[in-house]
Amino acid sequence: MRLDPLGNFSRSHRNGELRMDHVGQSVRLLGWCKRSRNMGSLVFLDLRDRWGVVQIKADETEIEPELLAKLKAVRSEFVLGVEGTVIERQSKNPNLPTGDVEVKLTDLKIFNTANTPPIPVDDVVEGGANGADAGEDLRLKYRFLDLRRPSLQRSMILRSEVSYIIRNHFRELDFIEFETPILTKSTPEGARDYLVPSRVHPGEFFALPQSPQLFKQLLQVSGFERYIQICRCFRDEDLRADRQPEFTQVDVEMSFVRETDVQDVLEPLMVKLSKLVGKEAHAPFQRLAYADAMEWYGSDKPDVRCDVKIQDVTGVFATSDFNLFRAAAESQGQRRVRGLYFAGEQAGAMSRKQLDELQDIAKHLGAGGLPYAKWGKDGFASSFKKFISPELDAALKAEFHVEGEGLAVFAVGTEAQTSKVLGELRLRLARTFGQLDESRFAFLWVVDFPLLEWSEENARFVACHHPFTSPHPDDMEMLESNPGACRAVAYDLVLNGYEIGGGSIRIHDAETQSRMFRALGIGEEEARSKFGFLLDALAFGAPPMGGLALGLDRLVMLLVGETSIREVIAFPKTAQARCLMTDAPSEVDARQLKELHITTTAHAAPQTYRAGVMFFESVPAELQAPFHALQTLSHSAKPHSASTITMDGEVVRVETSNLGGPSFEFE
RNA sequence: GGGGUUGUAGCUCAGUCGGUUAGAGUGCCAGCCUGUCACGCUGGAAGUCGCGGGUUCGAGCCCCGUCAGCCCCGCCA
Repeated sequence: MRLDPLGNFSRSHRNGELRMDHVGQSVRLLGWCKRSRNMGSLVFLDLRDRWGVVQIKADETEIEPELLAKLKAVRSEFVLGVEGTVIERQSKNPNLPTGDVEVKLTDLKIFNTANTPPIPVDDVVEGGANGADAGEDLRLKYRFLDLRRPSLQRSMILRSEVSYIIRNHFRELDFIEFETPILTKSTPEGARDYLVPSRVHPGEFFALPQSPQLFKQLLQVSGFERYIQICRCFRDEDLRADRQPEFTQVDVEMSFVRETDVQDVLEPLMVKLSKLVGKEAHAPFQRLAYADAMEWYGSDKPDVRCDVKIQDVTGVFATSDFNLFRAAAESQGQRRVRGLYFAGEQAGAMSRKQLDELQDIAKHLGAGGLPYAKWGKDGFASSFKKFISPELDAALKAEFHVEGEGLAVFAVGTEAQTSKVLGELRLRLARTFGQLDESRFAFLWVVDFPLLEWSEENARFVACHHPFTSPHPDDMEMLESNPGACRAVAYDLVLNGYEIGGGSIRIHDAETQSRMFRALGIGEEEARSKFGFLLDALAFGAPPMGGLALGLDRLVMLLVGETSIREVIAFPKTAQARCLMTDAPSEVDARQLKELHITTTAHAAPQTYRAGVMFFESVPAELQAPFHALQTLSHSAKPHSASTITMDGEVVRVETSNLGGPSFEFE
């Protein structure tokens, strides 16, 4: 098809803004053909741009045949320039903002054609094609088309608006916007880094920032006092619906502040952003200690739109015949029995099947089963009914304030185990029973996080927040004596069960920072090489400081009412951290690798190691995987020797001298 | 790293107990149609049943493997 050049064609109006006021005006419009309806000698075409849709009309009695033919040749998603006159419609469409008018075509430019879209470019109402229902892999592959859909356009525009509001908010409060490095230094704590090899420094790597944490602190040392950055952060960890390998953080840092000073700056911002989407939020936000959050909600990011709390009922079973629960009562606090009680007919009417499904979920979360007690229309039912004496029944009713119908579910185990199970079930049941007010925005601060937690994997304490978080002033002594019990001046901002931000007051003196590194098992030397610049900075007059980082993607996701941050990121990656549109990551030329002094083992054939010598009859316990043993041994093997090894239950003789023994393939 | 789930026409899906030529809606193409707006009517084209192997007289369906999307656990200072 012959395309028209853009020439000096320009729009006089946006499609979505045409109203009765415009009737009689001659207009020039731009956009894409959303759909056309051809009635033979009468043709309608919906023209879409960023601002809306307007109907174009051509009538054979009013138009030259060539122009009508040209219009009839237009297909979906063709790019058009339309010249015409705004007229009042004969039959109006109340579903369309521009539905009272239409544009009588006087000239048409076809700037470009379009293939039939592989996914619907519409989010249509009832029944019709709906781009949002297309497979997400296709939506991501053709993201440029997906983004043409009005709903995604709205989300992207709202995201932009949120960014403006954030920048204005902080600017009004005298914050200064910075850009910190993207190519920076790998840090030992925290998530896995994305690495960037250095061409000019063979064998050395930059890391992409997991957050600009240290830079924003250093800018406080420089005396800027109020820092803001909307910055990209990178973490090479496995993904979730609310986690992407690169995400955007609203990064804030302030000097001479206490925890509440930071929170006071954020709360009005949250109120403004809520208002943007028609939600009401009221500052100051609720504050909840971490310990209470775990105790009542089983989560450090509780959704407080539901009032139901987890209750400890260990004591109730202290004298019962139900061994599982009584044993917990006798465990001196090691194990506990905790429960959730939901009142209402719906709760009392949970079927056996529904409870079984719930049990599966509980098991998936590490529970042995799901003991329950149900007060329903048909009377009392329980998975441990035979152990429930009239006294126990009364005690349970008193504990849960049972009046009428309701359902109690229980978990037994350690605090962490029961929190996990009941925390999740609380949300599911609240949703099932309609006891979670989805229309609300419930902000809260979770405060007094622990400073450190024991890591089994590393056999040492690791920072709950990060290693620069100030210990709670009241707990400072415990840093050495009882690190696990030491609280931090760290706080999370939670909205509807999502952690949308987190921050802390920082350590601002070198001595405390050194104590913190010691508590983390980071030696003097390592601290020097990894964080020397920070320790230097702290020694040159660092002010007391603190801040916070907001997860912008999650925040926008909640503002637009989505459940995946991919819906508010223009070009997101899949759960496997791949971009289906560009097909990144991908292999690179050998030449590029060579220049970077990199070799990859990814596609190397499995190497065959000939392990010659066995010093012993059996493999030591720590080397039980044979290839580990062989790998180790092959390094220290004598040139000529032989021994036997048990492999898959078979005793094999292995000789180095002739390499006649079996060989093992491992990568 | 582990668990779950999905993969059939461009798209969304159905496909019975393993049995003849794999269907529907929508989209697409063609024709007709002067008030449509999810236009309507008529007709048509359209399939590597994700990929590879196996069982079977016979596989979209059963088995093994593998790839990809999604969800979750671990992980994410």
